Amino acid sequence: MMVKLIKTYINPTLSEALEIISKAVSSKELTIIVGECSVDYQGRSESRLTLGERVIIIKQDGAFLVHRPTGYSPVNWQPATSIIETRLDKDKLIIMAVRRKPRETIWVYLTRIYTIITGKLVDNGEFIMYMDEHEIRDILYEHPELIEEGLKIIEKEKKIGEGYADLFGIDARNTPVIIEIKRVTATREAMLQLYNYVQTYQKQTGVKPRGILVAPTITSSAIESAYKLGLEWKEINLQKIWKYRKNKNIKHGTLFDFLKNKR
Amino acid sequence: MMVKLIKTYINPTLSEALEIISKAVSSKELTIIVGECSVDYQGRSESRLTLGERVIIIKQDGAFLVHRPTGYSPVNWQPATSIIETRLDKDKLIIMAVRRKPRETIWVYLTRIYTIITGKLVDNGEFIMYMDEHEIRDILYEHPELIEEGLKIIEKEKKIGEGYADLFGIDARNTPVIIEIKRVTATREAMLQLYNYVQTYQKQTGVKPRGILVAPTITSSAIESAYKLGLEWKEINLQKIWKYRKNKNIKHGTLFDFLKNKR
DNA sequence: TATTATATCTCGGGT
DNA sequence: ACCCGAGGTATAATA
Repeated sequence: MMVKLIKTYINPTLSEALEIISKAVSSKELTIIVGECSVDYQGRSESRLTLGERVIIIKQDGAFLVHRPTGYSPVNWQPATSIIETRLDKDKLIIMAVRRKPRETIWVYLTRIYTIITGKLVDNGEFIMYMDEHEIRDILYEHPELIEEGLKIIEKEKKIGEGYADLFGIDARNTPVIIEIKRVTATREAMLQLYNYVQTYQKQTGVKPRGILVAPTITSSAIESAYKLGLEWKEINLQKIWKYRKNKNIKHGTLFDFLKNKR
Repeated sequence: MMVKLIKTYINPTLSEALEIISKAVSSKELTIIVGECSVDYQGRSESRLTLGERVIIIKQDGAFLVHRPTGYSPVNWQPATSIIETRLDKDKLIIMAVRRKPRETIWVYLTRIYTIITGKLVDNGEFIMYMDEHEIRDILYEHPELIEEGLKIIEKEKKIGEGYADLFGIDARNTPVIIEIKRVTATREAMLQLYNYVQTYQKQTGVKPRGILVAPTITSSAIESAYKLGLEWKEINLQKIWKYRKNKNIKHGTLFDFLKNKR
């Protein structure tokens, strides 16, 4: 049986680290470095980060992350890199990571290294996300009565101009209806997005459609915008929507509780 | 002299790991775990991730990240957590991380652990970002002639309705001008944002202002929108803007080169 | 490749 | 606490 090879190096010298890291990177291993460094970035913007202790992760596809000891976001990063070069310069181990498009570069100047982990991770796990906007849209497609009695949906993802309206249908009086769905609180921005569809549709067909923004909650200024732009909105209960989902065989107890507690 | 205490544990048993992790978390140390796990998430949405090898990072403020071996984004995360609980259940080490607002929970089920790193990282480094939208706005505030000859800027971040216009001024003919700035390619969305300000301003004052979208590049459908909405746009050269910056003492050689190569 | 819209967006700033 | 907008947003889908 193959033994998993995850290697750990404690307090390596910078020249030892140079060899470890360059070897790991060239064989596309995941590399984690805990140490003290400063970081420069230049590309779409430019940044400087002075000395401090951080975690650097170089992933198997070249994704590059520099994490400070707090917070969700990396302080510097590259989503993917084509070139990763390492070299020693005096008392610093320099890692340069270059992204092709857009052309961007990170330089990490390591002054001290506490730990390095290298190894090939195998992850064939399946990731499934539930209750995203797509799923809500599909449920409302099947159950338009949740938006308005008498509403008939004709099309999902209807192309209007350059964009796509979430749902398109006709109401009880045969007026076309364009529907924009948000799974989180809808802001003025969502109302403007809907307005764009309504306006483009009218321009293209000569018929003025209704525009309905559907969301669990809507900000007051979005409602104000709706009045100004001649749009409508409908607050929906996610818990109710959730009950109409197709894959009822899947257990979602806690999400249900979560939604219940919100309402 | 205080010796830096970064601890590394190799191939711990799950019960050893339980103790290591719970101790590290309770003393607010940074914790990195490399191992095999599955992950559930429930909160604003819900997800399942089946077994695979991953890197788990618990930061000193409770930020919680589960990273797969590739890609920029964590597959599961919490920006900050108030409760982190660990326990053994049969042959699994379970880490539960709860966020208060919104109420969200992650469960990590570890089946094998290769390495754990724990320790308090000290990072007082200063992070400076150059050439963000704020800096561009400030330069254009000082040099409105870069947008249009005869333009006078009256106000930065002028509140119009519930939002804020980047710049507000009057042109050579004393017509009010609302300016929206983008540091990247401006889309239809930016044009709609500007339209909202223009419309709100007109509603509030009775005076129809000009609206100018300022960006390095503008998509064709944004230009189309401009025609429809009666707005204007001005493409600006970031390299040129860059020359007007105040802190010229700072070296920015490569960004300059970057911008030069783009134009 | 460019464009569009979503995201468990995160984060900071303002009211 | 809500709201608003930027972000080196990243990412997926689509023309």
